[in-house]
Amino acid sequence: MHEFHGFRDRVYAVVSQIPAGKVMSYGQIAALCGNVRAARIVGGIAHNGPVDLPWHRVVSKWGYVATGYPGGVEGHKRALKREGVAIKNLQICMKDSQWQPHL
DNA sequence: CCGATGACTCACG
DNA sequence: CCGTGAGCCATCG
Repeated sequence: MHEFHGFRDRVYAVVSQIPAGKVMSYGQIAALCGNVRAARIVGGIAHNGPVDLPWHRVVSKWGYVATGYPGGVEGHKRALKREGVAIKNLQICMKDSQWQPHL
């Protein structure tokens, strides 16, 4: 049951636990999954991800993602703001909204 | 098994 | 956080 089959399953686990109003960066997730340098992998997983997860809560280090997101920056931004993410000057306040799971 | 891909990140300009 | 270039590594076909 809790058998993880690899990096991808871990990413699913982490992303699914991100609460509304909070966000995580790709690099942060990758690090939690055991590979600091696998930020790109998280992105690849998101694209192929057959699982419904709050990928909109996963952002780049600068506090945004637009590349490939359905709706683009505008749609993404609106979705996050609606969930209560701290937005500052059209950008996410990472230091206020970046989240981390309990160990 | 191997080559291509990528929703990243960092460095430099 | 723009443009380009390079590093990085799991996943896909």
